[in-house]
Amino acid sequence: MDKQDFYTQVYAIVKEIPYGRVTSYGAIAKSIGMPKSSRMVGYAMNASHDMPDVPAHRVVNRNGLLTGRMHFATPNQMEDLLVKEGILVKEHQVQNFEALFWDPFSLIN
DNA sequence: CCGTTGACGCCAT
DNA sequence: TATGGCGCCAACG
Repeated sequence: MDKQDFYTQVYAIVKEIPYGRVTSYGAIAKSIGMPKSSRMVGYAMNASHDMPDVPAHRVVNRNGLLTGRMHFATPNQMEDLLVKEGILVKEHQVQNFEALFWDPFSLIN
């Protein structure tokens, strides 16, 4: 797999995350077939700021923690966007994470 | 060319 | 249960 494809596929999956749902960096990496490259998913998100149709705020870490919040325009932007979608966020962490979690694998099935 | 740096996650303790 | 260590690997200086 080309590293260019990696970015492309990451964006393709993130675009499919349903409104009001979230997923994790690791889940995305795994669905692409590179389970060890979760860090690269985060890197891809950092480079997706000028891509309006890529909802990077719906990607959190495997514990539902908003680890990427510092990279948005303001530290509260990520949290605000999630709350706006009806997701309850407390202490920078998505509440009811298990129920809101969207598995990218469901895209394949 | 090479050491450092992370929007991460698994594993050992 | 909670930390800490470490593998991961593309950017960056």
